[in-house]
Amino acid sequence: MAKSGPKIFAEHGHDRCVAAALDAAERLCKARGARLTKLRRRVLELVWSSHKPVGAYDLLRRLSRERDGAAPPTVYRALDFLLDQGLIHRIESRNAFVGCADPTRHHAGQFLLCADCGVAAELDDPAINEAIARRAAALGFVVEDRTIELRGLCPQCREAG
Amino acid sequence: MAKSGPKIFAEHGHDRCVAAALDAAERLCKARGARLTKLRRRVLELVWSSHKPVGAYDLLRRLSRERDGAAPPTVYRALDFLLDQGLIHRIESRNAFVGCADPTRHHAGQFLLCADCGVAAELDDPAINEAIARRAAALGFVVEDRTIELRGLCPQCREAG
DNA sequence: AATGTTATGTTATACTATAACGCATACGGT
DNA sequence: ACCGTATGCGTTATAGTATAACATAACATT
Repeated sequence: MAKSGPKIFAEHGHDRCVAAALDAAERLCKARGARLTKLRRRVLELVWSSHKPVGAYDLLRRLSRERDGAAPPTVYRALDFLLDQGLIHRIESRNAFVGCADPTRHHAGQFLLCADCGVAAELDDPAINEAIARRAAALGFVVEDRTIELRGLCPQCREAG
Repeated sequence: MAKSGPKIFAEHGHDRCVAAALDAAERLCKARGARLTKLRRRVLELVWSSHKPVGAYDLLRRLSRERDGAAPPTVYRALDFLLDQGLIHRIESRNAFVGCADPTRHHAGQFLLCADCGVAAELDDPAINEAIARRAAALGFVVEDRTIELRGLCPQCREAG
């Protein structure tokens, strides 16, 4: 999905995204012996409610409607777990979180963030990775983690706007 | 400086970095009719006190020692100005700010962030930019701004550690 | 000097994230 | 099934980051 380019920008039956993501999460956690509890599963589902990055306190507000006693640590702990498992990504420039398009392999990804509609599309472009790896290697810098966020206008919004 | 690769990792007379940065800022602002006030100049100087990104509240603490009545808006407004003028960059993954290595031309830059010593080295690698531009264009996404932050170990820390 | 504009002071508040401690629950070994 | 231990979660408090809104001051132009 990530490799063939984001289908996110186009209309799509989003229910299937959510179902697939939850399903993949179940399988991966089981295989890894990681505990995808009700709470964590629910937070993942809420993160996947759209392709727009969701803030922790947004999640908290939504969680609070269905369970009482939900507090910041409730959601941050779930998010930490999901990040550890590579099931979600953090969007630094928005202090927000978005579902990972391909959780089977841990990866940093690259994000196209539409300033208009807010959608985040995940890429993992080999050419970009390659260019970065090359440059870092030339400088003797060992890259352990990367944040690549490209803000602009998605095709739909560009045409509309 | 940015293009030839970061000399930041190596020992260097940092006073000259600061002096050069302030000097460039004076000239650029003058040429643009932008007002580099005492306060803004001082904040820029504080940001340049090292090559490590500095948080807004760090700056505030330092400012408070020399002027009273310094409050969050004091520093955030100065930072906004400096960002607008391309004199500093924001490091999203650290909620912090670092001096721009080449303020003559507005640019997003790419940052190598050492997890050990904290130094931020600025790059502007054409190959990386090219790869990104290519991919975005292929997807019909118009990139307006970018955040590229690579965390890892700088050559010095790698050898030391 | 009068006026409009831009910068700063000031107070309050919103938003984001983590520390610390105790209880509950799930899991592994017997 | 029982027990001990790991882990997850509830709860309260607090730290850290950022902005809103309005008042005053400094500056530039006339």
